Amino acid sequence: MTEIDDTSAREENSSRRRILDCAARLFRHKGYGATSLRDIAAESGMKAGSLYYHFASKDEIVIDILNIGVARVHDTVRSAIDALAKTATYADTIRAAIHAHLRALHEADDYTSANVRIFGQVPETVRDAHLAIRRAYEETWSKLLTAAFEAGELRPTMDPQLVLALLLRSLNASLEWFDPKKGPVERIAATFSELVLRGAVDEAPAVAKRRA
Amino acid sequence: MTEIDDTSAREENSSRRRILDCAARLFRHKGYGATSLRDIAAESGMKAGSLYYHFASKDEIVIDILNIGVARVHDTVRSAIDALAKTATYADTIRAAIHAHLRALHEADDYTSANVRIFGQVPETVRDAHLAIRRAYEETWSKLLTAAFEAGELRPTMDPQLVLALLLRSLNASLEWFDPKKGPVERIAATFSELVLRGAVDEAPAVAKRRA
DNA sequence: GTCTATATTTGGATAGAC
DNA sequence: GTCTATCCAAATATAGAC
Repeated sequence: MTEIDDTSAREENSSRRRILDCAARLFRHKGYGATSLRDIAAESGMKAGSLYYHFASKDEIVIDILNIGVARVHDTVRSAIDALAKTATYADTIRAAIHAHLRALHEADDYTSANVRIFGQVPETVRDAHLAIRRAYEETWSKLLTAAFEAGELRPTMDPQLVLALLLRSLNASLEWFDPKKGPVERIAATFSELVLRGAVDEAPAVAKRRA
Repeated sequence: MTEIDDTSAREENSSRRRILDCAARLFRHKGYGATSLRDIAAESGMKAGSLYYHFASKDEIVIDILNIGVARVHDTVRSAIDALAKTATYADTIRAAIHAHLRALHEADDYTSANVRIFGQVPETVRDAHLAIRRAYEETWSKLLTAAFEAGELRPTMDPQLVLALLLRSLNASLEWFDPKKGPVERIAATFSELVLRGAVDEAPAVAKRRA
């Protein structure tokens, strides 16, 4: 019933796909609560009642969109990691993953940005139905950061799970303040990476500088 | 009409205050969409219609709560900064501000956590009415980070505004994954500070280490 | 100040014609 | 597959009694 991602659903079922596309765009820009089935139907060129031929409920539409969004980010990040040479350092890998995640979010994909936007707005039942897919993606990051930690590339004071939570949330939050029209994604990707890998401070912290 | 913060409203008007307290608690735990005026009234020990003697609309209640939440965080952070010795470094100041922000969020204050939780859920009109207060708080951070940058304490490649957006969002996002019952706020405050100030990587980045 | 009762609107969902 | 028509529930908001 509920598709895991778009690749498994091919191109058949084109009106179902059109409905999802329209709904994703509306959810992305108006949020979950402000998007009604009538809105989605109008955007799709049909009437509200007709949606029920393709979907059993609004929840089913939303869950599909949430799942597709995460699957696309997951695929993009996994491909980027796999494309690296075997000699790549953990730092290189983390950098590549950060870049890929940001690309997936910002390169005009309604599904990925709708996911981040509405995840905190949907009813708990919907979130629960979507959680497994989301956890699978976080597992990819968890493995990467844990491996880096065990290899001694992260400070011993760092908890990989904490870094994971902190990093993923702030990457997602970039949707709220970064406008790709005003600069390339590469720019914030580089800043994110530098910040996470080396921090924002220029010098050794032992050198104390007075305020103002 | 709409109060800026709680201090200006004193203790008078105790039922208005009780309504706000109950609403903040409900918004914090159930979110904006799932909290009705009936819920708020029931929690406050009255009927839905009676709320309109104290408030003109649901929006007015929500805006008050959003404003109070930010004002409390702002006060906490400003106090923490002011309490530092004049010899404090920028790094010290940033650390203190991070700690204060996290304390304000996690120490059982329904207003501050409701703010973070529902800000992305409220109608645009409500967000707009609240924006000025929020911007005033961000200005405090902006001044701090810009000063640190101009003093040469941040890497030249760092954009203070970008660090600001990134840092504040991830501090707020900690509400979604950190449970103060399982560990002191100090712990994540230290990790956040270390991450932002020095990064997560243990060694100089020039030393390349192979993966797996 | 708070109540009861109700107006009004909106949105998810269903039934049956075509 | 899509339409029209409609049901039903929930929520904001108002009016007037007490």
